[in-house]
Amino acid sequence: MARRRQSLESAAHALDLVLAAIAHPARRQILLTLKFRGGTMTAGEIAARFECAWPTTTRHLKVLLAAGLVKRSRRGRQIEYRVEERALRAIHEQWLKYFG
Amino acid sequence: MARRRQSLESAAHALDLVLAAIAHPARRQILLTLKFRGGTMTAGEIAARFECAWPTTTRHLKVLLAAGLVKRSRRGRQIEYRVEERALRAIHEQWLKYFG
DNA sequence: ACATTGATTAGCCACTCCGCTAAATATTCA
DNA sequence: TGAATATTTAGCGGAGTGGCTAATCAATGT
Repeated sequence: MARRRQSLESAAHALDLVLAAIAHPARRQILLTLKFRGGTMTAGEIAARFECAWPTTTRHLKVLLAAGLVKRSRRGRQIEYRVEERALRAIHEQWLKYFG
Repeated sequence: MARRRQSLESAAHALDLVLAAIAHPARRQILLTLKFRGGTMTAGEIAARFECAWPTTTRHLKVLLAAGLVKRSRRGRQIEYRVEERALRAIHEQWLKYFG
C-alpha cells in the first residue's frame, strides 16, 4: 500500500512535470516543430528556428527532457532530440479524462 | 485576413491561459473537486477543502476564471463557482490533437 | 596538439508566481 | 444604521522562471 501510494505520487509528479513543461509556448512550439519535421532534429536545427538565444532553447529542451517529452542522443558532434508523444498521454490518462 | 490573424492569436492566447492555469496542482484540484461535487460550489466550500489560506484560493479561482475554466455568480452573500469543462477542450482542439 | 564546430553550463537580472496577513467590499439580518 | 458573514483586494516577501552573455565541455579534422 505504501508502494501504491508512492506510485500514485510519482504519477502525480510526472503529470506535474508534463503540464509545467507545456505551459510555456516556446516549449509547445518545440514539440510541434519536432513532430512536424519527422520527430527528430538536432539541437542546432531546433535553436535555429527560434528567436531566443541558443542557451535559452537548451534550457527549454532540458525542461522537456525532465518531463520525458523528448529524448536525446549524441550523434557525433551533434545532439539529436526526438519527441516522445507517449508522455503526452499522461495529460489525458491522469487528468483530462475525468472531465466531459 | 487581419481578422483571421487576430482570431488565431486570441485562440493561442486562450490556450496559453488554460495551460498556464492547469499547470498548478492546486488549480487542477479545484477543478476536479468542482466536477466531482456536481459542478458547483461556493467560494467558501472550495476554500474549506484546501490547506492554503482563503485569499490564496481566491487568487487561484481568479486565474481559473481568467482562463474561462470556471464561471461565477453571486448568490446572496456567497459566490458560486461552476466548472466550465468546455474550456478544457481547447487543449485537445488547439494542441494535443496534433500528436499521436 | 590545436583549432573549429556543436551544444551545454554558469551566472546575472528582471519579472512573475504563490504563500501569507491585514484591510476593504458586498450582502444580509437585527 | 450597525453588526455579522462571505469573499475579494492590497501588499509583502521568498522562490522560481526565463531571457541574456560569457565560459566550458565534447567531438572532429588538420
